[in-house]
Amino acid sequence: MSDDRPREKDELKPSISFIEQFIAEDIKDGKNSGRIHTRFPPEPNGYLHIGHAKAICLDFGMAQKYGGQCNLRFDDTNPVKEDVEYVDSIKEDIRWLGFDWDDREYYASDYFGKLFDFANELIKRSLAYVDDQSAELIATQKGSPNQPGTESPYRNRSVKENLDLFSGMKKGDFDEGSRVLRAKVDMTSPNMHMRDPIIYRIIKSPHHRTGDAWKVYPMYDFAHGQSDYFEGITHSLCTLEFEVHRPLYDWFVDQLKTSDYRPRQIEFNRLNLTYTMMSKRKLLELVREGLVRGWDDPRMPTLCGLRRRGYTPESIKRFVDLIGYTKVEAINDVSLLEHAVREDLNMRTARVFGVLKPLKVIIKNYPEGQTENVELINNPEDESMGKRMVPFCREVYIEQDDFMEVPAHKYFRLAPGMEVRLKGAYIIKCESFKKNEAGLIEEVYCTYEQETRSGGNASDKKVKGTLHWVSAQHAVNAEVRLYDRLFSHEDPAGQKEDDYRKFLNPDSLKVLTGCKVEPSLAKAKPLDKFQFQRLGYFCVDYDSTSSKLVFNRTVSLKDTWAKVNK
RNA sequence: UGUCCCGUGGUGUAAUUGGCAACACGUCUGAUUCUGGAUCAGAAGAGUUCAGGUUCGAAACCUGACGGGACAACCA
Repeated sequence: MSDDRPREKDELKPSISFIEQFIAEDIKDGKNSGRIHTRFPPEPNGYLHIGHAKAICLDFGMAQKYGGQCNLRFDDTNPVKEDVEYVDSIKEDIRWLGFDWDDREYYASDYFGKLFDFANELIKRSLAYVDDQSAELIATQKGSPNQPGTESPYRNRSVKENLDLFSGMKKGDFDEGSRVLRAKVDMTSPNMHMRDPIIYRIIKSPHHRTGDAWKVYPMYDFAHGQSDYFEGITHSLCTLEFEVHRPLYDWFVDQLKTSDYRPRQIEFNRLNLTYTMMSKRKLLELVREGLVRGWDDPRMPTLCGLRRRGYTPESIKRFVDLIGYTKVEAINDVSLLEHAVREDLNMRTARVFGVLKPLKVIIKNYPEGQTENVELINNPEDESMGKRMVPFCREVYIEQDDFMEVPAHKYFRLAPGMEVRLKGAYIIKCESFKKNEAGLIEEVYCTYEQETRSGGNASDKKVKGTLHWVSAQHAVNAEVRLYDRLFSHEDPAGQKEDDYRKFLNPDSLKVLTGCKVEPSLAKAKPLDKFQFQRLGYFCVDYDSTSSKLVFNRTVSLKDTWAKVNK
């Protein structure tokens, strides 16, 4: 049979990830009655970053797409690292991204009782034992990836003794580190995780939810798969480093399962971004050491940091969509992320006038004391965003960069004798200028032609340049923060480098005070986003101690103007 | 000197599961004079890590190299 389907290469068929293929196959095979149930399982020991967004989009996205559900489950099995502050921020950030877990908010700590019972069950089946040895000794006996391990002398304790000791551990009869509960698997396994893994340890710090109720806490491997099982999870999606844990995950589930149902762990690649460090531990250090202003510092890759910088949930989801899920350890270019925000912000933001480094222009032949309003379009790509009136008068501010005493080659902005259009208003001509003692341009004197007003009789007169401007009399003062990347080094996320401080970018934050913005911005609210004409995207900050307006620049500006001068 | 995972333009992903290697980002040209990080038009850039094998046909399957990564926390 010949293939007579039309060959339409350009027909974009959205490809699906290998994970989705697995899920689709499982449904087709009728596994778990065709049910799809995922979970997003953060440990509440830090704020969510964009790497988590990748997992969130997958976990919630797959459930959505296949008519299933996604649980939120806090993996809170280590009380010394965890805190309610993190629980709250995590919930807020997931909601901000636009996902909802309804009432399915769970905690691994919800299952401490069940897990404890299961551990006792394993003891009774001679599949777990209490080991009295030190951590060092246990580690030594584990051997190395090349060398098989040796069995603990406590491996064959009686069931009764194990039961008693474990019960004593639970009650707090023993010191931290004095004993652990281990699963009896295989000390000679080539997989280190199968060499009698520790499943319970004694911790006497209070837990953020269960308080002092417990003195023993399950390890990740003993909690995760079981929690999945308890919740009826069908697909447990996690990152690549858990690949070697899967046999153990399956081993515990095998001990637990009583029917055909079983959760399946599938691993995908973690998100790495160029110029970005994503390690939660190191981000915590940055916060603790005061190297950033907090978890929501706009230079941070945290979701709250990106939000404060002006990123939208849509742009983040779009980015995640673009990079895909594979098993390749990829390093994604931040420029793709930046592309995603620009694409989104370009559609949704109003263009406004703001001047970062003001230079006063006095239009000598414009009547003193006169004010008029000129009409400007908010977004040329979206008429529905309407128009606004901007006041114009005799004195305006333009960008310092938009005036040159001696114009460079191909410089089409303002210079002595040159004409430019003030966007939406008039064409002006530079007649002269004034310098201060330091030799810096202080004021520029121009004349305007009344008929060249936008929409007027001579408004089609051609000039080489068009400038943004702000009425000196009406301008609102603002502070602008130019954020660059926190890290200047391209090391894959700086993740391997312990001394990440040496990669910190000293220019990651520049504060510009004395900026002038158009009056309509006076009532802008925190997190409002704008496109400053010719300057890029900005987001209103919420952290100003004074009442002044603060704008964060969302995306670092490409140096487009440098081109003109070279 | 182990086990497992992975190698496709600069980067990230595709390739109807064996049939002319495609898309996006980035880069570079040009256009666009109310200028825009927008938009439009175009270009360069991989023969799929390498070597064998199977096949009419391999990025895909097999074998072996080479390269990268994960695993020896009482972290998750």
